[in-house]
Amino acid sequence: MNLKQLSESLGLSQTTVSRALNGYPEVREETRLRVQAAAEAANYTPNAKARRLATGRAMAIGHVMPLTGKEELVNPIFADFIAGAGEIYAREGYDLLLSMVPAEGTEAAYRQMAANASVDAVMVQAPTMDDPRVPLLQELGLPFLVHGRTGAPDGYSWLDVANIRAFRRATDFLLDLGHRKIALINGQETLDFARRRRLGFEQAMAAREVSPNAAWMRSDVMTEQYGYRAACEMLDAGDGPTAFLASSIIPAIGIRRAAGERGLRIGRDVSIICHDDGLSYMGNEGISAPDGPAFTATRSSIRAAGQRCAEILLSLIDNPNQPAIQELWDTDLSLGRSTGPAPA
Amino acid sequence: MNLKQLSESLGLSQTTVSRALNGYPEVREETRLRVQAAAEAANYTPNAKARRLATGRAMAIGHVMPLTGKEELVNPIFADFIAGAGEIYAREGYDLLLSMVPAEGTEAAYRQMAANASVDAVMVQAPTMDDPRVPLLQELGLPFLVHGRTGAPDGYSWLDVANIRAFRRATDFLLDLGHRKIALINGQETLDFARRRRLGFEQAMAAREVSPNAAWMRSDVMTEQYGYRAACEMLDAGDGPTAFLASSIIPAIGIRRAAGERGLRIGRDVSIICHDDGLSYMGNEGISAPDGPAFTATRSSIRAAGQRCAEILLSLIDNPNQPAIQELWDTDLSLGRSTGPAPA
DNA sequence: GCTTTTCTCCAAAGCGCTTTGGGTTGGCGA
DNA sequence: TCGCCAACCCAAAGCGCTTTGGAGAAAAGC
Repeated sequence: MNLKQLSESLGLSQTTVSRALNGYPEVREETRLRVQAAAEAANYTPNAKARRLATGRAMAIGHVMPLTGKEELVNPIFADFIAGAGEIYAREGYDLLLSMVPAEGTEAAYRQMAANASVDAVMVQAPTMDDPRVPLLQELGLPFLVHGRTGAPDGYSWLDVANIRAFRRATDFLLDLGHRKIALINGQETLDFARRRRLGFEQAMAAREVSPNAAWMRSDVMTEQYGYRAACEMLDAGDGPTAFLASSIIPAIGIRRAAGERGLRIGRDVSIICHDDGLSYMGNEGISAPDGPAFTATRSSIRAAGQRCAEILLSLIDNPNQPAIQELWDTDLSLGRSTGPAPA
Repeated sequence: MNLKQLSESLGLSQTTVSRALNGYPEVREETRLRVQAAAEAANYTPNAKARRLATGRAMAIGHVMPLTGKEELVNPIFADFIAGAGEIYAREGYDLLLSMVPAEGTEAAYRQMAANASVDAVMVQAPTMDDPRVPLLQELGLPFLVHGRTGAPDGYSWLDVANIRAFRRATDFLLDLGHRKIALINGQETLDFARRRRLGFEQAMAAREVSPNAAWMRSDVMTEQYGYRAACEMLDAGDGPTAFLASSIIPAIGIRRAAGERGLRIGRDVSIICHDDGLSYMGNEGISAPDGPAFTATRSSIRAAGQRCAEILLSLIDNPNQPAIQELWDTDLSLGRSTGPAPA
């Protein structure tokens, strides 16, 4: 059933039927109801392809996921974020177009999207300090929202968590517990959030006049093995750290493994605190855990961020000239069983 | 730049230019080269929206991800699978359309996709024993591929790992090590793969005339907390299992946590073996780990499965009447440090 | 030499929708 | 009575591509 058939069956023009269904005012209410009823009865849905061509709108949002060639790493964060965003898109009638491209092909991918307007906007994830995607998208005139920030966070819209504050607070928490030998197991510091977290860590340490041990500050892709190896090396070197601050629950699990193998008790011999993106399957949530969360953590749901980012991005489409929207989310510091006073 | 402009600039008709670019034989080779050169120079790409309308092909593959309302759980497996599939789609010029819908809305989502042909095919993940999606998609005439199988795995195309065999082998491995008190921490047994794994476990046990303890066979959504709690309960009940067989690395991590908290050494006091989907960030791979994989595991890369599934699915589109393609992948049993002889 | 075929190319008709630019009609004020 | 303005509705022109059904010229066949 297409519009033509429907309109013929109603004895109306395509114009009128189209307008009736799309809520334009030039059609009598009585007619509108009649049209809607007929459409429903005939199980009619406008052909999306035709509509896209006619309107020029893609009714789709692009997420470009760069596949870092060597590591072949899929960021587990993406999944939860996309799930959150996808929910909103679906609700608003937008499609989510996921594009996996090798890292060096991202620019071309965006240009392609802009050139034939196959998406109405794009979501930018995991920005680096000096991310080339921001100026590129500005040049292309494609609405976009950055989840996170770049080093120069002005003139575009973003949503980010207060990383400096979060890690300052987490560090303070460890310092208050008497820890002085604290290791930072950070993400790749080319990524802006990782740099900010390091800053937060350093600020807190400096404020107490504790100088961090350079050998205990690592920066890498946040895998379980990375956390494991880093912790192994530090713990085996003698006089190791008494506390670890990790950028994600994934390396934190590796740290726990390393400690466990050495017979160290978490929260007693060694403390671990991490940032928790609220990954559901990791279940580090207090509510659903009568035994309490495993890890003490700065928490901010990546899923919720995805939802909010989607909302903002869609609003950007309808209103492209509004001033940049910038939202900074605070994290919760949630107590778990992985931290305790520094051993004497 | 659109086709009309390009053809005018060349002094040719749109027909000829279109055919030249799409490799039809009715155009002289010399002309074709001229057209291609001009297209390249003008940075012309055909408008995807117009092409879709004209051809009726969507050049897109649908992945429908049901959001289980209560749990709000995002399956971490999906991410790696999609990454693999997306790679292939991109290479073949297909878009990946990701649709997040509440579980009860999946049927409507598929019907919608079929009704206006917004995708050329769909990928079905995590099938249940008696999955309604299979008959639905058959009715809709939408090409599809199932990753996994249903209880009646005939008449449609699928790719699956040999779950029974894998878990029989894993169980045998534990039995060979002298374990008799073995717990099965399975996924939800409404899912077909979980049922098969249980079967494999039971078969191996029966073959050695070891009767499994019903209290040690669990089935649930595979979170870390699930593994943790199950292990806690079993270990605290006195005379607990000496070995755990887990359906995924995620609950296995929870089991390890439970054991660790109780001062039990993994691979000595308690053995753990799990199925490993090769999630990159979990890094349970031997190659990249000089210290060896943490977990002994039956391994099969979910990413590679995604790639292969995509290839098969695309071939199904071009050739819809071919007999069903069914591929069964064997798993590797890779030795890690989480297993050892049963304690005396 | 004349008809057929083959090779190239083209005009125009879709694909199914939205949207522009009017047309009718009826009611109301002057 | 006439003119004007809403209120409704419509025909037709796109959107940018593919594809059908030729047409013209050159090559081939008899």
